[in-house]
Amino acid sequence: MNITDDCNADIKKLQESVPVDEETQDLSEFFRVFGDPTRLKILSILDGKELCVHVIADIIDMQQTAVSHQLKILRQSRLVKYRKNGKHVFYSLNDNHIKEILRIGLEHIKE
Amino acid sequence: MNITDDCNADIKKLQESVPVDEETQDLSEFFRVFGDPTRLKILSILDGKELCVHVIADIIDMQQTAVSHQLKILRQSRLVKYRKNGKHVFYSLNDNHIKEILRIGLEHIKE
DNA sequence: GTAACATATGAATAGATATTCATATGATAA
DNA sequence: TTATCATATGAATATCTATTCATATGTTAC
Repeated sequence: MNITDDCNADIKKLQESVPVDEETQDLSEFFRVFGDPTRLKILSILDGKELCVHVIADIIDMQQTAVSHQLKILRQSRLVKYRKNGKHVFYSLNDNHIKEILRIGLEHIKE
Repeated sequence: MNITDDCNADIKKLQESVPVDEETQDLSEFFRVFGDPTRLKILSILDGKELCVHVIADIIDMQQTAVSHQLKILRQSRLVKYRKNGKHVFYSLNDNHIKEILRIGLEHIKE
């Protein structure tokens, strides 16, 4: 830890370590996906399972359209994948990091 | 992976594995803090350093009030801590998980 | 004391977002 | 073909949020 106790910081030099806008933009969009209770529920129940839309809606007790909208966001951020079979569309997790991220988040809020 | 290819799921049983509202609410609030580019920049430059407010504002080129508002949110979610010294308030990271969370996020978006 | 500096905060505002409603698309069954 | 089921999507709306402006609080220097 760099304790200076003054404010004579070398601004120019420190600015070099600021991530570029594109990176913070992309990263914030990624975390925002986890920033909604409905999406967290969907991700949570898809853990180790493949479920179709109306079942997901029934489980978390939400309207089908609301779930579809959220699944679209989860698809676009590549957190879930889907497979069509007849009338049904089966969704499942598409990212190995999901469980780890949720675990770390839970650790923090339980501290 | 539980591939059923039908939708005859036991809704009642699956509902038991849905996290309670309080948990998804708290967890989503936690992740939402990471869902803003300005806060990500602040967390990023505080890595290994202790900086006062106006220096943070200079580094990321934002107004002091905007930074103060965001620091308040970071404080409330216990991601940063602060230490007052005279006129200055020095902020630093307060959570060991922060770097890990940012790293996982970056891994995902770079894939 | 007063001026200058550092930080915090309330109100206002513009932009983002989650849900609902209505409806479209696509598949199966009759 | 027609009805029904499963899913997706656009528009509308209510809520939330990030920034700015104005200003308050608190500290140091003079």
